[in-house]
Amino acid sequence: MGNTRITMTGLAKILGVSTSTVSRALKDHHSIGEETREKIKKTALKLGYIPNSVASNLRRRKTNHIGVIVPRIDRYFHSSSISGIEEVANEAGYYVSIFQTKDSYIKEVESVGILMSNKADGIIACLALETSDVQHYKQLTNTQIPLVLFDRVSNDLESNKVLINDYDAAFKACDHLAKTGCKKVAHIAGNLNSSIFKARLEGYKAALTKNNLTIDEDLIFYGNILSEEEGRLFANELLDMDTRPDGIFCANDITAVSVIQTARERKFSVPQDIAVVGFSNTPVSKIIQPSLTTIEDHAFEMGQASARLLIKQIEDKDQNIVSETIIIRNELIIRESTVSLE
Amino acid sequence: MGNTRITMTGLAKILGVSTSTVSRALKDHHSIGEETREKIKKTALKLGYIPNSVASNLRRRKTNHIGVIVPRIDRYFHSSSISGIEEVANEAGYYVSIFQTKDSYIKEVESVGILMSNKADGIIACLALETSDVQHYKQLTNTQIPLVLFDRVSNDLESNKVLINDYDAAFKACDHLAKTGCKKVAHIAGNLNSSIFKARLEGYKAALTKNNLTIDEDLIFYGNILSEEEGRLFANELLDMDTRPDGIFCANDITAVSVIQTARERKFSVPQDIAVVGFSNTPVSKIIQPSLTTIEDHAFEMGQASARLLIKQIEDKDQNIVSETIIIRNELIIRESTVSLE
DNA sequence: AATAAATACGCAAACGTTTGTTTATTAATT
DNA sequence: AATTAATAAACAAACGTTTGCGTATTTATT
Repeated sequence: MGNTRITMTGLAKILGVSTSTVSRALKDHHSIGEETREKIKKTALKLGYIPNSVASNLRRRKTNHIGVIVPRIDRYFHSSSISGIEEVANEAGYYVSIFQTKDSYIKEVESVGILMSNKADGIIACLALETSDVQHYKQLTNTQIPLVLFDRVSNDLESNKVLINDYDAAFKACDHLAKTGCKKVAHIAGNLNSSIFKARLEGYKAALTKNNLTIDEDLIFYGNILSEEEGRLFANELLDMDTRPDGIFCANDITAVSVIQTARERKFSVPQDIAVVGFSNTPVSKIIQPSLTTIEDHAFEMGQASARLLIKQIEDKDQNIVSETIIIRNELIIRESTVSLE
Repeated sequence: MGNTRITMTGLAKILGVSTSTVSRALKDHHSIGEETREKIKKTALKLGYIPNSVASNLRRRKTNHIGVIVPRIDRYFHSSSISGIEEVANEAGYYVSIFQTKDSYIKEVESVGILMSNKADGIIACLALETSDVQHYKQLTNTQIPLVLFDRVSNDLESNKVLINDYDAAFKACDHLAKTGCKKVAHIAGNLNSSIFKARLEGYKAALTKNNLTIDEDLIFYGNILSEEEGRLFANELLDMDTRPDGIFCANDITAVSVIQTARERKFSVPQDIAVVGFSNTPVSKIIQPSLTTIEDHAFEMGQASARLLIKQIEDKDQNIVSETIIIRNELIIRESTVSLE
């Protein structure tokens, strides 16, 4: 029936008041008398008035909209962090839109463009693997749109950042391998274009050095998207080596799980023949047998912290703070893939 | 520097043309001459003009925005379907915003409200467990906002629907258990307020009946959110029974995995002592030992189909179709948790 | 050479709010 | 009783586009 919705102006006409009065009444502005205010609210309700945020956003120059850009939302790390972002954002009266880049630079650039056009109040992003030029994010600075980079950040960008100390985490992981007796520790590295994988590689090297183990380039496998297939591929290469490594630190859980599975299929035992450490503490790491020693990186909390930081920047009146970097804690979770149970 | 962005009107002033000419030139309207069009485009680029979609949306009465409402985005089924939605939507020029209800009715109502205010062009939703009254979705019909319900739908709502045949899937699962020799088949059911869990329960019952097995109410465990904890709880109850069941159909993978783990810890063997079937084919189902027999429900494809259906309805000029229901295929994936390997 | 058609652009209203400034009315102050 | 202050509401501009319609100029038609 009521094909076209009622607007403030419509309400005003019906009630014989001005549009501004309706507007103010609905948001309890003090300058509207008790009686008119109630009358306006009542008929607004009765006629099913729905505020038009698009119009309001245009006028207020604020959308209460936060854009989130992540590589792939069906990876546990990202869906968890989005969950954290969403929770904090909603609490503060913002809604969240999602863009996945699938690690493509061009999709990332497009996403930023859409968010700028749509006047997002702020953006939270985790860089695509392909991304090395960050010019598209620099535009945001001119446009006054606050930006928080999380997890995969860029050094070329003076933006807010939320991350863990990947170097430390990797160091802990590899130190643990050495401590449990590994003499020949391999590493499946991620795309080194990305800050986190570079740091994890450095942490790996530092831990080896500290434990007087030699860094052997042949033991470092340079991956890209760190998929199951990549893990399987590297695992086979590794298991075929003349002098097999007795430990491996994988830059994510997915490849770590692949390694365990491949080893198992080929009748090697984990951790006796080879100890395995992953990264991120995804659900599978608890389930796989042997359960996977890994780094808990608190994705959900990273999301929460990112959202809180962004919203603070959005709402900060006096823009004294140019940028802020928050480091989230991380822990090594020791499970069966590195220490044998008796 | 350029503290405030350049607008179409600004461009028009600079170039000595009218705003309408700028607007038309930028979208290659035929009525603008080659020369002026190029000139306008060039300076727009030079001055870093960014279109204001908010203004455009207001004027066009279209936002190119699709709202998605799901229980929890960090559950694999949902993140996968969102991924499918996002892919199709982006392809068609829409962006996607996400709301998670955490299965709360009130959060669902709020989300719909926000999306209505924000003039989303359409909504894709998977009902919260708590939801039984769907009045908030009925509003959408009046408002002309197309709606697609996926997976968890409602019979009280004549809306577009994308789902699998949960009854059939459950039937297949339980029929398989019977065929492999189970005589006493239990079921962990989900919240029966939800269409899918009701259908899965019915499918379970039908399969038992067909195989001349008695339906024993004591063997049906009524869960709610089907978390790991719930699974563990039911698993213990079940394993403590005097005459233990020899098979169980779980309404999701999470509880199925819990059952397998609990059984394993208590030194029961799967599938010899008890066979287990899950639902959704989440990543863990392949990883756990024994690997889990489960139903592949094609979450990603459900998302894609939902988005395609929604966009069709949004863009359909002649609104002949009131609503459409799409059934997505499903398969039983047989793994080690129901058939022992020799 | 007069008329019709095509081309290229401007005018101005509209989308639905928000908000600074006025105005009218009533109450409080000297 | 005159002035000031407080209260309540209206006016009107603005946010940045889009779009129907009108107009001036050029080209094609009889």
